[in-house]
Amino acid sequence: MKIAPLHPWNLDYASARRLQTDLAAKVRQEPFPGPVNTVVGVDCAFSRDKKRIAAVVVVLRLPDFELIERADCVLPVTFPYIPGLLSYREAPVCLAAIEKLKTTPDVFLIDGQGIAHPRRLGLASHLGLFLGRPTIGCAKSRLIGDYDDPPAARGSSSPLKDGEEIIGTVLRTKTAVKPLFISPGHLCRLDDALRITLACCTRYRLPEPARLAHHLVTRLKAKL
DNA sequence: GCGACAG
DNA sequence: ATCTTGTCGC
Repeated sequence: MKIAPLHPWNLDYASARRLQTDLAAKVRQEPFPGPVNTVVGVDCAFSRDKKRIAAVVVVLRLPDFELIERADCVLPVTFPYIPGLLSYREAPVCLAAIEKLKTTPDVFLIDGQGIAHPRRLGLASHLGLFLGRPTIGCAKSRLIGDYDDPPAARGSSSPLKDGEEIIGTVLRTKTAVKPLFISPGHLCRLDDALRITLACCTRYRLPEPARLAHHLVTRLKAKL
């Protein structure tokens, strides 16, 4: 799919933060245009010497989770890991891999935060602006926000709040297992994000697209 | 100064 | 993210 380059990625930290604040104003939370037939999973891994980063993207069809298409890309690492600036480290490879897809998926499940971010522009939201397609942030841990531990049953949840503002949901995707932190990326609302994420979780903590992408990128990493 | 901190 | 053995539990 075609991706219009919104801006360069090689910025200094101060510029990177300012850009996030500017871009966050463009993020929109809207109800889904139509049905969700295809869901994407993306995951990254690093070479052993930590000099290269790899990304794998998979497109699964619902409701049977059949693999429709996959693509990958490997690039040199150009930005350090800094909490709050993850996009500048991982977005470039993700976009390069996604750009190789022939199909245009209905929604993207991203391993990271959506608007549950200090400046409301986590990796999922940032990627969403480049893709112009709905994205959902599915993080395995918290970046910001306060919450109460949700009940142990699968499907239980509790709001993730930054002061009085609800920025996401802490969702139990598997009974008695550590929850996931869900937040809207772009062109998606929290209720739809929850519904779609849960629909992709079968018997494991992570959504199927994310699990498959993680499995494949780990296999790719071994060959670097 | 101290603690927190997506992947 | 990455390193890394055994171990507890369904």
